[in-house]
Amino acid sequence: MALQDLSILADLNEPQRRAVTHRDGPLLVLAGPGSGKTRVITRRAAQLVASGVPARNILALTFTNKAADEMRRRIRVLGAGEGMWVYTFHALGARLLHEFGPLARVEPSFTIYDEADRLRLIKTAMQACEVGEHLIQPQAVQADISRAKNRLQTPEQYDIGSGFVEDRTVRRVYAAYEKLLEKHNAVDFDDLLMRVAIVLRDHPEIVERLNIRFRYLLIDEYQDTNHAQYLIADYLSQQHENICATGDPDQSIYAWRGADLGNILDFERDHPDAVVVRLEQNYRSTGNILRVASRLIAANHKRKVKDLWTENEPGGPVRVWSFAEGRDEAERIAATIAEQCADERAYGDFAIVYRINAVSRGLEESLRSRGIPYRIARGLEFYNRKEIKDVVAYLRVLVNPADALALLRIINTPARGIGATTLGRLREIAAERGLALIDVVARAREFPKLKTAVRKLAAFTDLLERLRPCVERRVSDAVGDCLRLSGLEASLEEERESGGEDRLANVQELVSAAVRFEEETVEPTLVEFLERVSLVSDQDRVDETAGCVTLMTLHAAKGLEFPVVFIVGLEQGLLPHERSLKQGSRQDGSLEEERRLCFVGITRAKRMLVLSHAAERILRGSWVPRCASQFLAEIDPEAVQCESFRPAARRAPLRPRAAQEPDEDGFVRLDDQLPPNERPRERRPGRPGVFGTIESDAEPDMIELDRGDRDPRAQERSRFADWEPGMFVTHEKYGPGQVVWIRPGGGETRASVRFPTYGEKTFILELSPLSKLERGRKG
DNA sequence: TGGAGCGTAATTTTT
DNA sequence: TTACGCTCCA
Repeated sequence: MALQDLSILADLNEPQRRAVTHRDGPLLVLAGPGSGKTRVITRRAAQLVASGVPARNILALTFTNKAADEMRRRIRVLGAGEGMWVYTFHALGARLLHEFGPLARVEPSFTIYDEADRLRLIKTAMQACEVGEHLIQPQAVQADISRAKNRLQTPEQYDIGSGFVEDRTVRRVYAAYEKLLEKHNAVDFDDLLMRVAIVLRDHPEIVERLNIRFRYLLIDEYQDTNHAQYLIADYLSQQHENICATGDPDQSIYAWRGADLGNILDFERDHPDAVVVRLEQNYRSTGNILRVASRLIAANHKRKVKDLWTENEPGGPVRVWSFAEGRDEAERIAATIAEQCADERAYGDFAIVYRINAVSRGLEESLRSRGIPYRIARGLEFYNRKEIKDVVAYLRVLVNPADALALLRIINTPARGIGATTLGRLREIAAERGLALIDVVARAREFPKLKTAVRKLAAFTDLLERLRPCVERRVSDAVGDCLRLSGLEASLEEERESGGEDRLANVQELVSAAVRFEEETVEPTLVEFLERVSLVSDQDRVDETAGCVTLMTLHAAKGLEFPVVFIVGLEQGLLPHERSLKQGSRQDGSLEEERRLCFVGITRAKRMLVLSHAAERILRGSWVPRCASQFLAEIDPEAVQCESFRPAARRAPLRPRAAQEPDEDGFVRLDDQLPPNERPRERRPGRPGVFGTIESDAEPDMIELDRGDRDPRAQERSRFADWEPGMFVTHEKYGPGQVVWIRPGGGETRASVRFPTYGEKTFILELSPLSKLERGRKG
């Protein structure tokens, strides 16, 4: 025991040790980025076991399967994993729903509908309610319903007294949607939480039982919990209050999905005798990176202040790169990666992150043209592929014949000549007679209305009958049978042979997944396999060890770290995203969330961080003038080095920089190497206002300064001698902004400055309350 | 029934 | 730019 104790407490700093050894009562661990949070949770779990708590009395909750797997693995290494409950919130929900059964109004064979299923069902519900999609978008209804479920509101309780006409409509659709779910014996992701929370709310005896079973509760990423999750955690710790919440309010980036930052901010109010531990020492990043991050996030109000510090070396300054246009940015980054990989670094050391996926294209092109291997951690997942969903739908129908969504998916896949007309009639009959869709199909002969389709439907029913025994067979066999007997395999084969995509390979990967599932699971059942499939996401498949540059959104980057990180498109309207800048929307405080997003991105970097932006980029197909993100003006100027890169064609002829001569940072100025025909052309500025808030009354261009019509000596005498386009300045009235052009002459210096919210303004510097915000580029 | 052609809209997406 | 959803036609 003593030995184990030692290893559990080894290499912990003081606050970490306090968190690990805390025994009973509520504990809040506020963990800054890179502060060893996962280590604390796993050690704490191991420590509880070492001090005599049976592992099966501990429940650890995470948000992703990946986090759950990782935690399980690390606890096992510490010799304490056996019997501990380590689940995602949703997996726990699914498991408890199976236990609760009728109390939660579900049959044990229930299907879990994913987002796509849910949306389709909402559309069906809207049709049933005669609510046109032009009236209200299905996605909006979906979001509203999701919000309602987070608050445990049933349709009857939905937004009573809100007064919005729209809400009545949503309420009707919500009710119809719930009926459909029930009919299909299905639940959506939110139900996995909502129904559990409701059962707990209404059944104290169950709460009591679960409190005995789970004596210690550990929750990771507590800042991302929504209200339903909050309630579940609260019920599960009601009697013993042994709740340990870990997280970081500054890394809450899912408020738009219902995460309630208040849960973590108010933890101490909810638990007045809570012990609070702050993990403020950062082991990941250099001092400068951490400084930049800290200063930025300090601008937020909704937070718990932490003083992040590190013993790591300060490292080089954080780079702020300014480009004339988005293509330069991509090229420059690709060149830098290629250069650094030529000597000390590997491709896997680099990550390029952005706010929206649309930005990735240009980056991909640049990387590809240099033969740099990359991968994109994108939302298009394995289990979302059509062919995979098709196979899974067969399994779903076998397990849960009431699952009409799955039935509709497979009834004509592969094509069996059962088209929209027939489906319409099937639905009509089902509605008229109050039958399940599958029963109408099975009894097709009884309905003359179906005419010629009867024979096809009978053949389909036959197929299902032949597949039925699958349910009892091994999961991998069931998958194989469905593939073969349904004709899916043949049709995919055909597609491959005629030169199409090899989607068969994907399907075969599903068979492998089934085999793996059988090996890992004690009593593998088809129901469980389907549950697993429904609850995995692609996030779980991001492999950090691959020897590739990683491209991803800021959201996808959370929880990861890389030696070198580029955050691109730091522009007003992109990061912060334009939607967060619109005032008066229901998304209050979303600017703070954007800032947190930026904070998350910055703190992914271990050694080197580059923040870049461009003055113009192609967005939605047209050139749009951009201005630098306000976040660039909010970071610590002392830890930053700004560099602007402009095409040679636009640069001052007075002092042309020698092409290919590395500057003091070891970078080659890429722009000078472009052959003339590849240099950016003069362009009219794109339509203003689409992105960002630029009044482009002035030419939003950087040519002015660099034309060379200034007198270098005059400039030297001026106190604005070192002012340059691209640098950040601040104005007493307008706040931080960025210099667009600057022109000295006749004792006064004129300059134009672009401000995030006020647009571009021209000043006589000698007369204006403008001051430098950061030191400019050297050289 | 399925494909071509057109119009429209456009974050992020742990489960 | 592009992706998707809808309509219309063979």
